[in-house]
Amino acid sequence: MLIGHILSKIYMESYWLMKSEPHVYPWSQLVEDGFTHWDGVRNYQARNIMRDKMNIGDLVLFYHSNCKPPHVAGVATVCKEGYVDHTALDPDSNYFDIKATAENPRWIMVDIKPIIELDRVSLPDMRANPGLEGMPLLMRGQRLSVQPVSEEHFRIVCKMGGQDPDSIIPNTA
DNA sequence: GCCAACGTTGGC
DNA sequence: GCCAACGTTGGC
Repeated sequence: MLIGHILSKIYMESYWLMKSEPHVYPWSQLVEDGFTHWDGVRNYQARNIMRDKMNIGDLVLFYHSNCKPPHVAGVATVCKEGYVDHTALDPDSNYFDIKATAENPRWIMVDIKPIIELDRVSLPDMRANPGLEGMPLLMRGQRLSVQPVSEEHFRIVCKMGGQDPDSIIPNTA
């Protein structure tokens, strides 16, 4: 019983939401690529989540921001844990950071890969769903590009997107 | 395109 | 370490 409890903690998934502007990197591109480096995050809170909290197997709501309407487009999973975002060191990159050095690279990224596409779950629909009350995405002034999602909210969004969460969340029983 | 909210920068 | 100025995000 105790062992089972411990194992269930170790293998417990966490849930996240990651924002991407579709004209920069859409869900369809992730599907085409098979996986991607989540580079270019230049916010410390978001970086700290990727560096300290994200584990392989965590599930990610892939969110399209800055489009009409903004929406969750699919579910991805973390397939490589935090490592140096080399674009910060590349003067030719849009994401170059003059303060980043090889010794102190400053910025971190993870890799994600697509799991399943959702029927678009729009921001207005999410706002209208009482089950999603308290979801960080829906809070006033929330701009974090990598943010936590509760399992309950994750399940609701999957259902809104036409998918059974139990077929997405690995069975850890 | 507007602008509220938020993060960062840098002078003091 | 305060805080004003500035830049960015991202919904609307």
